[in-house]
Amino acid sequence: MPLSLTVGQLAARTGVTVRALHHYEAVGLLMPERTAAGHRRYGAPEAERLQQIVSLRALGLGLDAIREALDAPDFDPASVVERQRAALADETSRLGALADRLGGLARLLRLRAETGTPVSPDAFLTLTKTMTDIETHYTPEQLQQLADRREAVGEDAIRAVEAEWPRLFEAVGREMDAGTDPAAPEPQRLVDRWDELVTMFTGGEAGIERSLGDAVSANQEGMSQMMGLDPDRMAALFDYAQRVREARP
Amino acid sequence: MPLSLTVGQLAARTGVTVRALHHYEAVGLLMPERTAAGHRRYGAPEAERLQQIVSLRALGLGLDAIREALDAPDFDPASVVERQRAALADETSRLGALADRLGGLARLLRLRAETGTPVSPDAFLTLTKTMTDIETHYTPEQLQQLADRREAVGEDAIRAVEAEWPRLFEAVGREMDAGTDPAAPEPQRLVDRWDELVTMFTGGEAGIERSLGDAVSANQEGMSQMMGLDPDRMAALFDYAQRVREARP
DNA sequence: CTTGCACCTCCCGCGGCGTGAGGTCCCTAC
DNA sequence: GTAGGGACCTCACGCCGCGGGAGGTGCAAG
Repeated sequence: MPLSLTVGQLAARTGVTVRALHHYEAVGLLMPERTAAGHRRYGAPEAERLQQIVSLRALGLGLDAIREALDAPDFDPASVVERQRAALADETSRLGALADRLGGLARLLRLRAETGTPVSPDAFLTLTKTMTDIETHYTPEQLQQLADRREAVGEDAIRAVEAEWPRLFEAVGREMDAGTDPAAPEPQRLVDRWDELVTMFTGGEAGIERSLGDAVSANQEGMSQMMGLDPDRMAALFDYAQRVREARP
Repeated sequence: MPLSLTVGQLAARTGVTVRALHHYEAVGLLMPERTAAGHRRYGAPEAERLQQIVSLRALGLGLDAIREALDAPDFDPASVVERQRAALADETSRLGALADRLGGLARLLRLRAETGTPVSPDAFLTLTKTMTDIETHYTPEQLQQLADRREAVGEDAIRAVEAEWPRLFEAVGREMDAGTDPAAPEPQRLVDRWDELVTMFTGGEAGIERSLGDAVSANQEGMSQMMGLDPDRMAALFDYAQRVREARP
């Protein structure tokens, strides 16, 4: 007697659920025989076809694509694999963008928690909005450049720079509060460093630097949240820094 | 008059579709006012809430999670971000496994195409089945070790080894056909190299080597497909190689 | 005859909308 | 006043791959 399995037996043997076998039949992918009482019977050809279905599913193919492949005995394996790879690449880049956003946020949150100015839920919402705004302010090419840049300078350098920002703002703030002449050496040194950090981040691209400026001015509240400062305070700092730049020798 | 927008206006302003706004209302996420005629009216608070929704969606949160976050003004940003990162990590590893499978297949297909023995659709199905079989033959730890191993030896080395296999089989086949004594120097040299390549692949792990052996014997047809050989021919080759090993000094 | 398990056929649910179908409202132009 | 057209409205199905449950039948053993 040739191989003849019930749904349950085939399911147990292949690790596929009974429900999935029902579904494969419903979509015309794997059609068993039927007993007089209407019970499904899977013979050897069906069992083999199921193996192939499972294998192709493991490559991420949809049921439609699988049916097309199995029913067209002259399909091209290479093109099937390449299509899947292309689709996978898309997915991967989507997830990559998501990972970038989440990673950046997580870093920022940790930093703010460590420096004792944790981000409130409200501030968090402002902040995420600013992040998406920044993304829309940049062109895709610019975003790619920034990603490359971050890769180039490395994780440790980024952390170091991010840790330096608050200290730098504080130092500039002290000079501002003390009413130090913008042309004096200390403000000059601090703002030089400020611009250096910005350049380090932007890679010195003028277009990117301009977009950043746009985003900052269009979104002062979120930006100040990012930096852990009061918006007014931040505006004043930026003002003072600008005067320092104008007083450059 | 305070800000009051129709669906279409809000949609145009935020890039969200009208349908999505309908949906957000249907799931209770963003509830506009209504005019006497039943038309939706979005005020400033709704517009802001939409911004937040969009931002959180960009982090990959589901609509339920967004509602919970926005309706609980004391949620913890860090834990939200970390949950998303964890979910993302799962997704990423799933895609990574898929990428490994597809990448391996693509390499194999290219190699076989280059060496003039392209893979037929039928052989491709046998082959993918063998690939999944191999995965189930190994334990997850072993698979991880193999992945690490591949990373360690590098892409170029893998290509070189894969290109060497067919030549090696051919050389061993010639000795076998010529009826060379298994103890003779040339067969010894060739089979030593054979075992060297296997060891290079497995990293010298006995457990992994055994699992590979199991997979090969349980799946001769697919394996021979992978190597571009007739199954009988492959069996004969393995037999001869075994005799060579037993004739080692 | 009953117990009990495996099987059967619907059919809803998920997530986040897209895409109609068929009808209503509002504003402008004549 | 009215005709036109665009924006709006409410269902309601479709997608993708099943999971899960309800309510009923088939079959072999005790």
